[in-house]
Amino acid sequence: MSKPSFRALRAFAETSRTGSLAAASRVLNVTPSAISHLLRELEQSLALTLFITRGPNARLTQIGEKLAHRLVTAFDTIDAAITEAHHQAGDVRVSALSSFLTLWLVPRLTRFQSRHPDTRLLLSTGIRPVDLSGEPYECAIRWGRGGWPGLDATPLFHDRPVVVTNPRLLQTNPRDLPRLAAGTRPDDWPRVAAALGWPDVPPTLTFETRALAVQAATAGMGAAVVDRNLVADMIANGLLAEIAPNPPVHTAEGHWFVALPDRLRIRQVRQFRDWLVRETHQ
Amino acid sequence: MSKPSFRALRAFAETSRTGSLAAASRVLNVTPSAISHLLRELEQSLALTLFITRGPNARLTQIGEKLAHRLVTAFDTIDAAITEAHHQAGDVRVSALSSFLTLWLVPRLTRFQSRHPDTRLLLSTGIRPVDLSGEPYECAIRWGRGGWPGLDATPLFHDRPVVVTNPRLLQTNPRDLPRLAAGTRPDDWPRVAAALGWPDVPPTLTFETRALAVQAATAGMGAAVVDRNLVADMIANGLLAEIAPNPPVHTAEGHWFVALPDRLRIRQVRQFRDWLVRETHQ
DNA sequence: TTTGGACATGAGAAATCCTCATGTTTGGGG
DNA sequence: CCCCAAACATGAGGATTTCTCATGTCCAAA
Repeated sequence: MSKPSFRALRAFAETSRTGSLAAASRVLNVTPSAISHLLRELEQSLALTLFITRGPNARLTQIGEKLAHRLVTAFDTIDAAITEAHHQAGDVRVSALSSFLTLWLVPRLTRFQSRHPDTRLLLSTGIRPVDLSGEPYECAIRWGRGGWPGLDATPLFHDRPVVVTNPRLLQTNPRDLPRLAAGTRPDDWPRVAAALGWPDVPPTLTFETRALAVQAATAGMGAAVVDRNLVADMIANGLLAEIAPNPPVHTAEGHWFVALPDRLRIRQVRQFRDWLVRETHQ
Repeated sequence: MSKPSFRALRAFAETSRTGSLAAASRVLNVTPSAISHLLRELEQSLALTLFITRGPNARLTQIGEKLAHRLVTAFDTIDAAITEAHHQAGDVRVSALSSFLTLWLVPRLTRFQSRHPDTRLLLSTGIRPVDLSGEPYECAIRWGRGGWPGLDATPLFHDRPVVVTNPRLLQTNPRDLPRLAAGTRPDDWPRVAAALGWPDVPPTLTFETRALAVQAATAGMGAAVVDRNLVADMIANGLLAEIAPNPPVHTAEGHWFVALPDRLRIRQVRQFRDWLVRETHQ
């Protein structure tokens, strides 16, 4: 009978939209248990019966159905309002892999800003690839093979895996260098090792992301596998050295700029995409 | 850059609607400090400047203005959705003073329910009189003199203050009985004492509400002042006895049924009002 | 009947939110 | 021009709320 919490309302709306607690829990980044608690709390505080069956495959009552529908509308309005505020402010929210962000984009940011001073990039990184519809980003940098349904994708560069290390370590027999791997890319080392005819030993150290593995390599801790495009500048500056310049690894993956088609109607988003394309093609 | 919390959005919307943190804090039942924290958190997580002046009399930026407006709409939609769900369920949410609720309404509830089985009353009590517009109630029982702007008010009964106690205590000199007062009605005892020519001594015990004072009187702890209409049944049953049957107290107050005019279009609300009127007039 | 998937539940941990005490800013009266 | 009062900011710590984990229950399909 007291006022329900917004979290509970949100959980309810999402459960109705997706059709299951499990799905809603994924969207809201919590466990199904949390959703279950929230829904119970909601029924309690509204003193209304929202679900008709209480076991698996819960169905909504007529009242629940209608309420959920209106709530979904309201939450969509909120998301749209926030997105609109960012548009007004000339913001472009970008989701990208941390390796691309730290190794490639951040060093070039000042260059972008001096060219487009009225556009502000808000950069986010996360492990999981984001689903642009429903997430608070105008666009994203993705890694993969393209062909994502419903998304406008522009290729930036094709993957070119190389083995890099601190130049100091070039004397060492490359095969004996500690191997620095990224948890997100368990195939990197096996593929490269196979292509180079090196023994397939397990990595010496595993980092959370490629960016961290490269940083460790720069510090002289061993060798890392990385897309050459991301570290071209560091190699040119002598911060890193290539051990195996062109491992004959066949890869279909690459970095892409992706956005929902309707987001490309925003001038700032197109600006950013075009700038990316220009920068990646030298 | 992370997603803002709903509380923060709500605080922002309310601040914009009311024009000041202080006013918003009153609506949301928190301290101005809480609002301030929430607004800061919101600006942080949106990475947007919402306020233009940061001192007293904060003004919104253009972006903030627009965002706030849309958010207010969304929150209104949510409130409306919940209200609509209750209508569909045939619920009538009633806010009432705890004395009216416990002493008069609750004992008669089964009677209402047997007559209107498809209507469900959801009863709430609170110290502060509720502002029906914006609060989640279809109607309320208020105490006062009527004439509330924008509200449809129907008188239920006129105040008739009497002094009551446990019948066992009738032997005692009434003036010497411990006086049980209600914090919400500090004038009760002084007015009655003056009318009866009793000395005006401070109350022996003060309870949070009239209902509690009456309960204490029933338990034989002393004498309480109460509207006779509320305890007529208890007197008839011998649970309470009147000490001063008709203190010559002039009072303009009484209990009223109040509702926003548009809520009276709901059949269940009219049913409840008409039932109340019938019950109170015998 | 068994098994697996999906939800429920309770206890305790984690995160959020709120308050209190105190500091800062601003507009206006003297 | 200075000082005051009102309104907001801020930080620390505590109070709720929310979430997770471990476990239990229920249903459906094999």
